[in-house]
Amino acid sequence: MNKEELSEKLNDFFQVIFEKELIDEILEVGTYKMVKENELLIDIDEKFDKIPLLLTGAIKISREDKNGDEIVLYFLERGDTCTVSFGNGLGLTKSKIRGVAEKDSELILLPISKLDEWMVKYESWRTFVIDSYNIRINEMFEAIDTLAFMNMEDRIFKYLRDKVKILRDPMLSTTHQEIATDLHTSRVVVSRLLKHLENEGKIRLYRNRIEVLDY
DNA sequence: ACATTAAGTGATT
DNA sequence: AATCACTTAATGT
Repeated sequence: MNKEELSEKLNDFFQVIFEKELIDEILEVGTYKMVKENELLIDIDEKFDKIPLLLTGAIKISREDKNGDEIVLYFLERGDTCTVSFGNGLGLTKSKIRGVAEKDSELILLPISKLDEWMVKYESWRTFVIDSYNIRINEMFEAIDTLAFMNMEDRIFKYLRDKVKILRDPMLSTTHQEIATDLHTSRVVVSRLLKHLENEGKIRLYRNRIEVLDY
């Protein structure tokens, strides 16, 4: 991808936020990266010394315990960044989350050293970082609430609606098993509750596909 | 036609 | 809500 295309993409999603000088700097020091659906971007305990800016696509963020049991926390969308990677000035601590591309995605990787530099230099960058933190922490609260207070059927339905919103398509390509893994439950439970949601007219079930009608 | 994988279901805890 | 045990349906070779 050449500079012009990259510049165009950056402007598409960050123009309103970043001033021209900052965009120029991003173009200068950033590297473009394309990831395919289901590609692992960052795994738990890996070091990530770059700041990712998501241009297009979506990234699924999950946690895992020592037994390998996994649970999805939230999704990153275009224009988002991973605030977890801001955590430490030098990017030396290990990642506590896993990021997998939910669909083909494009991102720009920035050297973490620029974080401090731009914080003093650009008002828009400061705002962007603080906003990102806010958005992320609110997503986290939402994830906690969902886990703590919602029953499995509501969690499944919320999960489906979130996916529709993020992928911008009410026809989801997924299996009951994948949902079970993401929500950390069993496939049998997912199948039952999905059937119930279908009977309520909220979704329609097919093999390897789920159509969300009420979103 | 057969094997494999996804999905549906009753019964039990 | 989880698990078992089994059935049925769809898809690949």
